[in-house]
This record gives sequence, structure tokens and C-alpha cells, in this order.
Amino acid sequence: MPTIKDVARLANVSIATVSYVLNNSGLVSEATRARVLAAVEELGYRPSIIARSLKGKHTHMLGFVLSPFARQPQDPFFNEFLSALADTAASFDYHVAVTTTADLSSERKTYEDMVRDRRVDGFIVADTRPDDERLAYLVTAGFPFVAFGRPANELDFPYVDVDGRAGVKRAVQHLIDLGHRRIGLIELSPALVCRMHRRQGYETALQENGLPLQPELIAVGGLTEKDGYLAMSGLLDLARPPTAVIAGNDLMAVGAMNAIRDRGLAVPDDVAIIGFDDIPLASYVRPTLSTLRQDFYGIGERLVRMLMALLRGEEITEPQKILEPTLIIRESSGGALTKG
Amino acid sequence: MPTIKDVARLANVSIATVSYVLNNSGLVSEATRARVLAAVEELGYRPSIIARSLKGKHTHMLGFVLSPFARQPQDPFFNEFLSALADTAASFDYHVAVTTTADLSSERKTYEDMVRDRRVDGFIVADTRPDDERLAYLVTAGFPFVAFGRPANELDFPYVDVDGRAGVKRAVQHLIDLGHRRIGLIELSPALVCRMHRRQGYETALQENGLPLQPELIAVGGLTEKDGYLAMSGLLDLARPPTAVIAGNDLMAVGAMNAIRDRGLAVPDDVAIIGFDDIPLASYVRPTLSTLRQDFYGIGERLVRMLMALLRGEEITEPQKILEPTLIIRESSGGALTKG
DNA sequence: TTGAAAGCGATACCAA
DNA sequence: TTGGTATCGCTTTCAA
Repeated sequence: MPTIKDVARLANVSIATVSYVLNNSGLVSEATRARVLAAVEELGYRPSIIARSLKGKHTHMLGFVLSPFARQPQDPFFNEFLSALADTAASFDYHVAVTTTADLSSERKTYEDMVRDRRVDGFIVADTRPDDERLAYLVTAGFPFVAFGRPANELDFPYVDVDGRAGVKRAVQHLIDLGHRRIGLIELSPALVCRMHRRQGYETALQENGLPLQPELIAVGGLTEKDGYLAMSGLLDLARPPTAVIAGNDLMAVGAMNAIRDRGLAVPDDVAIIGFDDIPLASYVRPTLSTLRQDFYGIGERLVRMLMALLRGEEITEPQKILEPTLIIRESSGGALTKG
Repeated sequence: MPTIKDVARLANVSIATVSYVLNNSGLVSEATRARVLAAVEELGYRPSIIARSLKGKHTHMLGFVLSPFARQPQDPFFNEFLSALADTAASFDYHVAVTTTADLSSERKTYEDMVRDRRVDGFIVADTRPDDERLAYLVTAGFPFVAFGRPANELDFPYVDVDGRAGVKRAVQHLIDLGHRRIGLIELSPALVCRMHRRQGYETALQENGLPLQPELIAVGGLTEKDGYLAMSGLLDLARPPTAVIAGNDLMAVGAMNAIRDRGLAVPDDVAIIGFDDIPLASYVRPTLSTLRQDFYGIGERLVRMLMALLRGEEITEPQKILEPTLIIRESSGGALTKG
């Protein structure tokens, strides 16, 4: 493994000069520059990032901590998001360090450790939570990070979020246009900030259409297929069950479809369903799932770009970016209502 | 951020002594040791991993490269596997650096770069391939790694693999016991070593039961739901389609089920299906999918333990471990055959 | 335009 | 049992 010294020796210059050439610190004659570059080439030299980091610069690492709950193993969200992070980081010559935390209580410590060990230059935090300890810590520590999701409070940091309010509002409107009047909502876990916005979208849509808000049609959900199954079962137990339901995510939407089927009812004829996310599963299930698409890859990519700008001290173009989800109509939402 | 100097100053010892205490290099009196530890505590000191790495030790990082094909975004395999890697690594005070490669051609370079930049102490390589460049490079470079999957050739390295041969054999036997005689196989991508073993299991089972091997019942598959859909469509086009099919993975199995349904046929009554993997999706779909379960989390955990032993120069207990997949019977494989 | 040399924060050899 | 110091590979003044 050649070092800067080997290059200097071969090019007959000092290591300082080699460094100048490699870092474009100008001030080097074309002749020497060429000589150095040739030596670098010949030796297949690569500067040691470790040594570079020691000089107080950067680690060329971005941190991503897997939450112990929320979006865990069953959610393909990760693959796409993480691929985006790694891909984009790579384009900046950065890597992504992935860590897990055993439980929520040790989560903050995980971040602290990464910071204290100077393992990463910045973090990408996913799925903001009301009263989010991670965010609170990073903000007070003044450590660079960007988040997927808005804060629930006044914390100020760069983020990308999806407009859950507008998305759900549109989905509900779509169902209303189809003739539905009793529309249920299976909520996401209260541990997620985005639950609130989706709820708002639901309420707004009903209101704008002069429909009453019926609390019994709002079911406490969670995150998993099972959560959706249970929530839907509860809804079906109602004296007058909803004829359509919006689920907080696709996994719960699929759970809801299964609950409906297990009662001998049909989707979308008896109950129409719309999910949120558009994970691959949405197009595998039958009937295929109508849903609000979030572009996880694009979001991850954007986040890394923002973080890189932050690290470089550049201006972030849109530090607080809200993206519109796309309503994807497949089979589960059905056509115009004919009965019920 | 306090350094070793600060600790030394506060404890009134040399930095060498601090280092001795921190690395348990013995030879330090109880009194000084206590004094140093107290100083460390008071300052909240943490040794810089960067500086440590520069001294030629370890980076405390394990590398994992996302392949550009194979098991990509639609496969939840990752979440479980990666969680296992990160979890287990953390228990050794290690982290996992995740990288992607744009295309297959640059994959080898990605590994080379990580090695040359000394970014990681070792790699976990997933899904071995026939003629695997990654393996070839790492072996010749003498760089520490472990793999999920056997080599296709004589390369020698520590790995964990699942006995696809035994698994598929058992699944086929199960179908035969149910009365099936025309059993199809939707193969995995030829780019995967494990395809061969699964094929062997299929052939062996037929042979042991005196059933003829009918080449037209073996469909070229791939990896995705779509691959399974297409392969199954081909099988259904046969003059005499199979009454049962084993798919190379769950994703293709679901694709096969969809193809069957789209023809107006039913699973398992017209065609029984068995998958491989037991991803969460397997229990979400209806009918629920019978499959051969691979314990991705357990495999990931085991791999990291092996790699850590390798890095520490310890003996690896079982350097070449083959695990049995578990046959999970759900609805898609049906009960005893009554017709066809 | 180039180079000598001082760090960056740790480890470990050699003395004391 | 402790400490001085060279060293890892690089960046960056400061001089020449």
C-alpha cells in the first residue's frame, strides 16, 4: 500500500507538493503536477482517508440508525431508502454507517457514542417523532443532520417530508367522488409525527364535503399488517361499518384487506381500501392496492445532498422541503359505488 | 472533545500510561489505574477511533456491499439480515458500513476501494455467485471476509449457507405425499450458486420416488414477482401444466400465484405452490404461502461472530456451516389431492 | 513554486 | 511501574 512518501520519492518532490497536487491547492507548476500525477498513477496510490480524517477534517461517513420500532423488518421501506443513501453518499465519496439500537432507551446513547467517537460527519434521521430525543440531542449538540419528516415542535433543522395531509385529503376526496359516505381511517402509530398530518387530511376532506366526523370510524392502528388486521376487524364490528377505509400505510392496508376477506366480504365491493407508501407489495397483492406513493429513493437522495451541502457549509437550496405524494389508483379502491 | 493528553494531564501521568490503562496492557499499579480511570470519567473522554486506526489497528467497521442485482429493493431479506449484522456488530463495538455499486462491472472496484482506503476490517458478502469476482478478489487479496452462501468452486473461506438441496427435496416430497405427480420448478436466477442446490433437491426427490424428470416442467425464473409471474404463465401454457410448483423464492411464488389467479384458476386447488425464504409477505398473501424458511437474522448474527473470530485470530468453531431450512406448511400447498 | 516541519490522537518500543 | 518519543499518513503553515 503506497503512501504519500512513496509518491513523493518517485516524483522527486516533497510530500507537501504531492498533497498540493492532490488537493488542488494551486501553486504548482504544470511540470511537477504532471510528474506527481504520473507517480500517483504508476503506484496506484490512494490517500488514506484515516490519515486525512485525523487531520481534523471529515470521516467521510454518514450515520444512519435503525430504530428499534417503526418501520421494522417487515417494511421494505429500508431497501429503497438505504440504497438511495448509500448510492448518493458514494457519489460524494462518502459511505453510510448503519447502526441499530436494542431499545428506545439506548437510542440517544447510540447517537452520542457515534458523535463522541467521531465516527460520522453527520446523520440522516428517519421518521420523526413527537418529542423526539434524537432530534433534541443533535440540535443541542450542534451536530449536522437532516431528517425524513418534520419536527412536531419548533426545532429547526433541514428536512424532507411528504405532505400526508394533502395526500390523505386527496384519497378521501377520491372515495367521496366514488360515492362513499362512511369512510374509515386506520391511523399510524402515535409515535410518528406524520400520523397527525394524515389525520388532518382526513378531517379536512370530510369537512369540505360537509360530511360529519364520526370518531368511531377512526381506528387506532400501528405499523404492521397485524395492526391493520385488528383495526379493520374492529371497524367491521361496528353496527354500520365503513364502506371505504384509508390505512396509514400499505402494510396495514393489506392487513385490513385480509380482515375483510376473512369475514367473507370482498375488496373493493364491500369495503374499498387505500394505503400509503406504495411498497412493492402493493402491486403484488390481489386485488392490487390503491395507495399514496412516497418516493423513498428520491427522498433519500435529496436528504444526502442536503446533508452534504450542510457539511460543506454551503447554502441548502430548500432546507425544508415538502413533497406531494402521488395517488395511485389500482383495484382495491374500486370504481363508482353501486350499493351500500 | 478531550484527548489523551487532557486525561494524562489531569491524572498527572504520561499519555503512555493512559494508553496502557485503556488497553489493559497490564503493568500499571492499581493506584494510577484508578487515577486515570477517574480522569477519563471526569472528562468524558473517548479515544479517537480515527487516531487508533491510523496506528494500523482496526477501523471497527465491517463492510457490506449492496449488490446491484440479486435481492434488490423488493426483497425484505435485507432488513432482517442487515439488522442482524448491525446488532451483532454493535455487541462487539463494531459498526457496519453499507455501500452500493452502480453496476456489476464496478462491483469489484468497490471492494478494492474499501480495502485500499482501509475503511473496514472485514466484509460480509451475501449471495455467492458462480464465478464470483468479489470472492476471488478478497481471497487473493487475503482480506478477511465471511459469506452467506457456498463457493461454486474450490475457493476456501468461512461461510454460512442454507441446505437448499435438502429443503427443496423435502418440499417436493411433501407434494408427492399429497398425491402430486407433475411438479414444476421455477428456478432462481442462474447468477446465484444456491440455484444449483435447489435444483438438485428437486431432481433427487423425483428420482427417489421413481418419477420422471420432465424438462418442460422446469422454468427459467429470476428473482422478482414478475419473474415468477412470467415463469408460471409459461408453465400454464403447457399442454399438461403441473399440479404443483416449487418457486426459487417467495417473491416468485407470489408472482406464480397471481399468474394462476389471473387465469381464473385457484391456489392450491388447481395448482399448489411452495416458496422459499419465508419473508413476511408469505403470511400476508391469501392464500398464505407455504415455504421453506431461512433464518436470515440468525445467519447474519452467525456470520458476524465468525468474522469477529477471524479478525481476532481466533479459531472459528464451524467455518463452513450448513443450516437446514424449515418447511412451513400454510395454505398454498393445499391438502391431499382430490382431482387432477 | 517548492519544501521543512509541526501537528492530528493514539500505540508501543525502549529506557529509566 | 512509568515515561519519553518515534511513528502512522496526511494537511498546512511558514520559509526559502
